[in-house]
Amino acid sequence: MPELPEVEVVRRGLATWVTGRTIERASVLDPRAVRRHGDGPRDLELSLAGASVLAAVRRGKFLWLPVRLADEAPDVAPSVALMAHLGMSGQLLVEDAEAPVEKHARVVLDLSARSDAPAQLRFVDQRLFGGLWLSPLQATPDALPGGAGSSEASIPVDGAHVARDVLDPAVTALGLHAALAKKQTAIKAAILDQAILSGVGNIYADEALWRARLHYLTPAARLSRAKVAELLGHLREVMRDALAAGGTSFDSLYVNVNGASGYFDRSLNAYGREGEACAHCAATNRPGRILREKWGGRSSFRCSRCQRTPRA
DNA sequence: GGAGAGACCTGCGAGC
DNA sequence: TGCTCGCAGGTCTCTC
Repeated sequence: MPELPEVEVVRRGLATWVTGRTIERASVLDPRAVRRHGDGPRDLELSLAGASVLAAVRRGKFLWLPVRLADEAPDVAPSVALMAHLGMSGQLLVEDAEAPVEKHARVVLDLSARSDAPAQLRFVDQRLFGGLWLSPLQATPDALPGGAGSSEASIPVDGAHVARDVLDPAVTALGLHAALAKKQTAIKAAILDQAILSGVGNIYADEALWRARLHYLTPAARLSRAKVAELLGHLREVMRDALAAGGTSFDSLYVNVNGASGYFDRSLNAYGREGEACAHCAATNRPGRILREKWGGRSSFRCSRCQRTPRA
């Protein structure tokens, strides 16, 4: 499932293979994949025809390509971005036009010719939780740092609600502690809230909480500043480890733009390890086991011993 | 306004 | 063999 590391891997692929090219034709194969584009699939196709891709930008799990539309002058700032969210099963694949079209291909963009690069960008999404749409760009003082993929001084309207992501150096333990102190909710719900901290999904939330030895139901507001700093450190650590491994893949649903899977799932200590001995306390006299519990409509994995249920 | 629940969506595996 | 049901989970919408 694409979380921050997986989306960043895709962004890097798009920066390499798509930035600087022109979208010669856009074909929406399934209107449900562009339902967030308020003016409909035909408008999206017409708008993208002749547009030039200027960059590939990411914030949290949101990805966007600032584009210069065909009728915009080359010396003015672009007015819109092509937004992309991979949802649970979305893929952005750069492929040859002759390659067989995937069963779940939803949108196909024909790109201007480049001798060293395939001719199409395809949005493939089995479960249709993701999508593509156009969103106006707006100038913002909250500009993205270079590490997030761009030094753009503007972000799309539809990306404005997304908080800075875990790897953004502007996110501090002090600021996160202040934000969590206002929340009357469990720590896992808080770190999954993209308006507080973006990029964290179910898998990496469980991993970071396991590393921090925190139960997912621990009240967010109860954490000390030091514990928040420790948790933030673990979140960043697990994200960077996953990024170095090319992301996490449990099946074929997550691949990079070239169709290759990551292999960080082999390094997970909590998520998907139900019944296994906890790596933290395996060497002790009373080793804990990884439990799987339903919470908030999701599966949560924790150690029975070092992630004890918080006192009421 | 904040928090939680439910809907959306499809492929797969388990159970009958 | 074929059918039904539950599960996976990010985001949005609705309700309390």
